[in-house]
Amino acid sequence: MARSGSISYNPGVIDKTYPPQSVEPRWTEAWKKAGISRAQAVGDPRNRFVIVIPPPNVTGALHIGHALNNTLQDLLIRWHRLHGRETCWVPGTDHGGIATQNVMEKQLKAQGKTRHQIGRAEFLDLMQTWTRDCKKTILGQLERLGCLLDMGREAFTMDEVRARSVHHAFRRFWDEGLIERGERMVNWCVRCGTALSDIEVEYEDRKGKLWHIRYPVAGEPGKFLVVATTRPETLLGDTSVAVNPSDTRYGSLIGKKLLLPLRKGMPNEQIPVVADAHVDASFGTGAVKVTPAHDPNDFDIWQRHKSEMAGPISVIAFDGKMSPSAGEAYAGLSREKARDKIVADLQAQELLEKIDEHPHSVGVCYRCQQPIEPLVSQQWFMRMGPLAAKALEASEKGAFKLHPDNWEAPYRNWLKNIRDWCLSRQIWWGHRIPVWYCVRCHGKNLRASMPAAQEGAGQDASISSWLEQGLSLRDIETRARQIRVELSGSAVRSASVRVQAERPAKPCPDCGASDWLQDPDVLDTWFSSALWPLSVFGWPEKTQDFSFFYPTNVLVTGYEILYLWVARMQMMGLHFDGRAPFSDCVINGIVRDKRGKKMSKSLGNVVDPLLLMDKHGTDAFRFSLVSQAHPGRDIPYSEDSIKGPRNFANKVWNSTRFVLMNLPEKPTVYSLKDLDRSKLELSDRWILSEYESLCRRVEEAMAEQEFAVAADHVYAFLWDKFCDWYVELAKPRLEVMAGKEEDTEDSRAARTVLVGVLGGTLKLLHPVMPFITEELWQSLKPYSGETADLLLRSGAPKPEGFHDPEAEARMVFIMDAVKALRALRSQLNVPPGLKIRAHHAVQNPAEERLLIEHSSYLRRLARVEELCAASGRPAQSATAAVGAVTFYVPLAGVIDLEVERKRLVKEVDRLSEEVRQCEGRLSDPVFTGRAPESEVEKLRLRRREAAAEHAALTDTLTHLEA
RNA sequence: GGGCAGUUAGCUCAGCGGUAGAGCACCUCCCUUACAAGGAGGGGGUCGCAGGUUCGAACCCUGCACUGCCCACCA
Repeated sequence: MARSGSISYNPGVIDKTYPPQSVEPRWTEAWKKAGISRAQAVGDPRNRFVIVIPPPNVTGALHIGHALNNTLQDLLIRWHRLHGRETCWVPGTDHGGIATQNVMEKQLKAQGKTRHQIGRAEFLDLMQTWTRDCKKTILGQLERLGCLLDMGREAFTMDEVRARSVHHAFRRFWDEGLIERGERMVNWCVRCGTALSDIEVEYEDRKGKLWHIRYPVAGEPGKFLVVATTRPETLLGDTSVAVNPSDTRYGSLIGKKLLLPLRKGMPNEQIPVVADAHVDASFGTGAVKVTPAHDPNDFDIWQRHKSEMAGPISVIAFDGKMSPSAGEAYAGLSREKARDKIVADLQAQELLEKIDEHPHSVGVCYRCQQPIEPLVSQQWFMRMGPLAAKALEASEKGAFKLHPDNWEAPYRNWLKNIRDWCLSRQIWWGHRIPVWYCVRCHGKNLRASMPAAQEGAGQDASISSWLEQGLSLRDIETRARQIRVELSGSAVRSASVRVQAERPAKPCPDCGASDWLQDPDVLDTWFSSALWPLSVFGWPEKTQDFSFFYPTNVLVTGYEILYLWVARMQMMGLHFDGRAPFSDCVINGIVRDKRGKKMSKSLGNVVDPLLLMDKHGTDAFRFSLVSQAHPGRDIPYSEDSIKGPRNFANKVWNSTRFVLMNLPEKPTVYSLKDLDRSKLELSDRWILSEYESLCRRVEEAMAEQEFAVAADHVYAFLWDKFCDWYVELAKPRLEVMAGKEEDTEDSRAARTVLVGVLGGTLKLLHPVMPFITEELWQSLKPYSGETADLLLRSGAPKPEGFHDPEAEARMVFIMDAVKALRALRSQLNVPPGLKIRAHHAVQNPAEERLLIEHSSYLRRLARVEELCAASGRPAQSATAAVGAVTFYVPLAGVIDLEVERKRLVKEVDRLSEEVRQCEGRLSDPVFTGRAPESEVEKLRLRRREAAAEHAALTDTLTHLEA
């Protein structure tokens, strides 16, 4: 094969097997050089096709799920570019918030360090370096996959342009009153040390227990109220026990006080019994301990009964250990140890009535899988209702569609029940919240909390005291572990709090000081992701890119981030721009391992896509993914599934090799456009007809996002029709050309069809297998008459006027005859080299003519030496029947009559069953009366053919036995 | 608790109202001048279970059973 990348080509030296390793890098290079992936923001915007990549987190190398996701996008991009559209696929990566920070923390831990030890500034430096390397790896992998990403438009969720988008959005939401700060119950990940939004909590069913604990009634010794709980460690923070108001068992206790166990001599020693309709009397004992600081439901109960009970008492701290409020006996213990101790202590006091097994779902962090602790804390929140309403409207009026559409209902349902979004994260890696506090006004409320376990001394240090010690703000920020900002109510909107990206230049309007400290929290990584389709084009700047490429067309992603990401992009896009950021979302499934398990590093079942590409070629790998990519369905992936596609690549390679070997050395154009249709024979007309319907079917499948179906159509056409039949029938027409320069009319027709159909099929296959198809299409160029420099610039195949049902029907007849004769040969063990004679007995003159006209086909495909009309049954012959045609094949000396007899008996049995079935249905007047005539006619034909075959074979069988 | 998928050949999955299909695996034969990563032939399925609609059901409807996923304030 030509290694230079030029199109000069010597048909004689093409490799016998497809060598992906030498082909792929050349085209990666050529595509890059030609700028095929570069999009111009000019022209008719209706003729553009735009995708923004779901930016992979910079957490490491890409996995097979990314390979699937990006292959599908590349497939779409290539398909639309082939159709002449201005395609733009924006590449990029996501800083990845907690996930990425965790990766770095793990690396530090391996060196025996923590991020707190090295400080915020140094930590962020490390993150930047890591990110740079990671981006390079990721983009390199995508290029290796063949992805036509517009690299000039690469974006990162935390680069300068995207930061401007984030700040602008935050400010707009703030001005619109959608963003607020407040103290609420949030999901706290103790391990990651941060709050999470509701949808970042995953629920796992875990084995648990239900502890039944006796709460003594105050002043009535010996009397208890028994509550059932799954979390005894929160008992010390109970501020009431709730029962259902209509629960007759407890009516008399409502309003009375209980003695909170293990709380003797401490604040909140006595707690009231309150009545709340939300309590399910049938669960447990019907009495619920209420811990407003550590359970969202209990928090709500407190909200409803503020006058009757004490507020939240936080007994579990942000580090997951019991706080001083839990009392000396428990403070400092981990949640787990505290539980054990509390249960033991209750037991010792005979306050534990019983323990039941109780499986229940536990919320865990989606990044580290550790149980979530519901805690009350000050966080930034965003009101989502107004945005969700717009997204819902867009969905309902069809401005935004999900594929497959069974995701529509859950999507809308989620929007309808949207909750406020907790935006702030107590980590370092992310967009710093663009809010500044005047230190003089708020210093006492800006506290650097030192988790006891890390620092030894568990005292909080206020920023103002550090300032008094002469520490600079920068030092303070570096030194602080977690600065907690405790502001409430109107203070948040006072002049001493500025919402802006840069440090305020002017002094505080309230006090005149100029010491501003930025909010230490960062934004949820999904906040910048939500702006992605806007920010990649420079929004809010009115860039040329934005006006031309926004809104985009399709988003391809997995259902696991439908709410986390897709819905939020819709909401943001609709809110800021009024248009849906993309009109369609194609949902790909999750790639699992062969047993259907999710791939994960800890399970050790991850498959490295690069390894597969190295081993079997990128095209085969892509095909194996696409062929299993039915919308929304998960893919159990095993390396075995790449073998078929690998073989297919080789088949494609060799079919082109065959065609090239049979073309003249001198470049000569064989174009379907110049085809003289009067010179076509049956096989030509048949394959052209099939080719036209292939193109149509692939177009349809692509329009329906049925990529696997499209790939399957090309596969089946190329292999089962083009190679198995058409090429075989073209061989004799080309063999006669050996050594001759000038074409005959017939060889010209054959070569034209071969070059035209193969060339077009390569184009259809290109989006799935870009490398091999480019290589082969280029090698055909001296003959195809194509002038474009690259396949993608050559236009989609549009065969017209080849549809020919008659040719298809005739060809099917010939193929059936060939198959019958082949089966006969094989089953009678006729040596493959042995040519046979076939005598045919035909009732229908048209069929006879067809056979005679195409006897060369039978000769070639069934290795029939001579085909002649039968005059009776030759002795020592085998019989094959195809509809109304019977073949007798004399096989004196070769045939084993016993084998033939058995073969015929089997066939006859099959046919009589067939005839019986047909007749059964045809004799049913209800069927013939009600079924459509076409169906009845089909069945009659079936019966006729089966009966004819049956008669022919039975006849032979009787003679054989006689 | 609510919802959505899936259940078809040994394996992975198409088909979704008119004779049960593909790939891989298996058996037989063949290195026939494109391809042994190939060719020809073959075996293998009461289409999860039970009802119903229909002339006709793998396909539509209703239950049920498993499996997976999503949602939900099940102490």
